[in-house]
Amino acid sequence: MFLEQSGNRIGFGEGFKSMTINLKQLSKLLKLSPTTVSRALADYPDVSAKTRARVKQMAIQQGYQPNPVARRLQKGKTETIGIVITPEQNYFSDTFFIDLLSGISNQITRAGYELILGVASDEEHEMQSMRRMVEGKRVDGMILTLIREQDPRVGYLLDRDFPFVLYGRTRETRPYAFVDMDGKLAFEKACTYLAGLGHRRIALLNGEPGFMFPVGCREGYESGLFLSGLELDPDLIREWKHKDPSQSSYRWTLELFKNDNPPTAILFQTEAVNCIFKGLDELDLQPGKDVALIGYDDLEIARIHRPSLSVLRPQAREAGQRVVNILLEVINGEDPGKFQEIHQVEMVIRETSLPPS
Amino acid sequence: MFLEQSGNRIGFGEGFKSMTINLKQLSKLLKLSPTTVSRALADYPDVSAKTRARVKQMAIQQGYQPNPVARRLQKGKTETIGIVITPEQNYFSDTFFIDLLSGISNQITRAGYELILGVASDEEHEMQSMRRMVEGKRVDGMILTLIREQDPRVGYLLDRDFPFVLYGRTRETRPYAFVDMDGKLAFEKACTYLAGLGHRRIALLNGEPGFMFPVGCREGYESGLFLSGLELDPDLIREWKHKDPSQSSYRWTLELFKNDNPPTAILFQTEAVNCIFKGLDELDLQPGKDVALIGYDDLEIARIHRPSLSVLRPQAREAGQRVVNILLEVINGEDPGKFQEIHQVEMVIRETSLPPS
DNA sequence: CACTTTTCCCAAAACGTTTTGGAAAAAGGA
DNA sequence: TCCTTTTTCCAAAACGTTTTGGGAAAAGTG
Repeated sequence: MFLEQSGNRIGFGEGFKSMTINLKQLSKLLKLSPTTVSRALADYPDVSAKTRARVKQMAIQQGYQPNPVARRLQKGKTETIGIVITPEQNYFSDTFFIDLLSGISNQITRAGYELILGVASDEEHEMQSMRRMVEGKRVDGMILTLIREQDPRVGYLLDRDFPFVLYGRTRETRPYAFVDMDGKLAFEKACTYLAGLGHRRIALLNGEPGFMFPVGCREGYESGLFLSGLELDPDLIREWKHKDPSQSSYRWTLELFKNDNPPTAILFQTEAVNCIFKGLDELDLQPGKDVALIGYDDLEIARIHRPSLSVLRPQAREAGQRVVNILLEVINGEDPGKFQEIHQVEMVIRETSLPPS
Repeated sequence: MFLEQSGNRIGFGEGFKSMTINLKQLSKLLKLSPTTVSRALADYPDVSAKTRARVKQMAIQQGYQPNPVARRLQKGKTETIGIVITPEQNYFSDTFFIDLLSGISNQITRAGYELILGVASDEEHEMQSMRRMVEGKRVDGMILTLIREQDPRVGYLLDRDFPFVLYGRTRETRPYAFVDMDGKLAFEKACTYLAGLGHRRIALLNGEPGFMFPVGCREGYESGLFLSGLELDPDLIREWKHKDPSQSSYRWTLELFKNDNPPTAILFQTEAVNCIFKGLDELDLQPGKDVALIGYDDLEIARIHRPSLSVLRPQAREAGQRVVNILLEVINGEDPGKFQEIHQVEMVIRETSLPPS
């Protein structure tokens, strides 16, 4: 009778699979009811300190872990949150997204939740993957990234009152929860910094139109120019396509300098740095020396390149953690409108932000 | 009585949350038992064609989807498979891993399963994250990537007879399931190809020691040299650190050409291409012209660079799909030893694999 | 001591499926 | 017609938890 429940955690080599013990077996072992054992483990006050200790000790000794599936059914929660990524958008181009994901994952684990991942090839499959999670009752909440100006995902989730948090923002009047980086202030700071160094012709190689983030970048850029008493020259602003960097940032760089009055500094997203370097190289311009550069995102290439790249550094990991904490509150019934966070972006001055020569 | 079950899918704006109907309600609507409805939907032969059709139609009309949590509890399966990634290893450096993940995710979805993701900062947390999934009964199987020569994860899973599939291989005598790329043959082909062009000094910038993949690369390189009647020169072989590309590939490149008898061609992992380009640039050597280059992995940079980079192209997406299909079979009780696949790697000749000048 | 309150425990129900083990009805066979 | 077989359905059990709603024993109160 004892033997059948031994669940020996010391002896290796056999009986490993049978190591899983459930609540009923554990309670039998303790000569208590499953109710009491469950409540003891959950620290309910209506179980005496003595038996609570006894239960916990035995649970550890037997390696008992409540079956999450059973708990989820009873609690009516999936204890799971979902995220859908799209490879088309150069999502994983570098450490930024994995940092975000790392923050998200760790916080989710800490809460005892699970993160399920969908990979969608395009916008349509992205929506489809999300609907499967939401309508299939597979998640309690969604995390959205890479937000577009008009983002159907947000309307969809708001319509059915389903918990979600954006990393980013969109154009939507109804209140919703988000964690966003202050791209506007970041670009404004970078712009005024360069102007302070004496730069008068500052170019902006902005992100892909349609997404929300470049909107803020542009606002910050314009306000930075204004604060520095510089004129806005539309010729110095370009937009590049995520999907096709060779056709965009590289050529745009070349074009920028065909200008009669070329820029002495460029603001851009670090992701495009290789293409910009390549363009500059072809023009026999030295990055940092002939043209000041500040990128958004502190990717590895920014640190290892010589000269090293000055950057705007969003704290992706911290943002990811906040996203999860907020989502858990929203799932818990809190008003999403209360959670609208804008995180500041640090500026890291390295070797490519010198005064104009 | 009809009204309370209306679950209107046409009218928007209200009642969206209550759209979820369960088996009992559906069966009541149909004036059938839950048993029959369940079996009708599962195409059991003991329900008449007529009622089966009626049930299915009503299920669609009402938007019924069985609650996955309840099904999992009853079936004793989590319908979930796990994967743990580590940001430390430049995992997401480019499209390769997302391709693999895409293949994995799509196939998992097709099977009605879920993919849960762990992000671990180091080897210890990687193991911890996996144990949580396995011992916490959160998954039915594991997918392992970035396999080390001695990989404790494999022993752990074999010890408890837990289903898993490797993307890659390890040194382990017990049989296990894997899908691996034939890095050996790939490097052999690349090597003989270069030798066929007339190259006599071919260098290998190999991946980080400790991992299994570089072992095959080196074997293929050596066998390629042998088949081409070339001598192995240890001075032409370098190993680089994943975590610290600036300290490795870049410097190694410089060092390689300090040699009295420098190489005219380099084999390497495409991930390191930026550092190699940088080294060559510093040495005033033109990639493709002065030095032939063939990289492993067809990353975006390989395609967009001018001159474009010749590469060895593993079909990551297809491999990911195979990994899942195999894992599902193993979960289903099939013998893992039956599933040991080695996939061939395509060679894509572009502009950096010319004869020596 | 008799009564109330507190402490500690538990049986039963519930979560939403699928599976088991029939049973009633219909069809077929003599 | 009577018996057997097939067809079609269903009630009850099971999966492993947590929660509900007590209830018995112990402790406190007058």
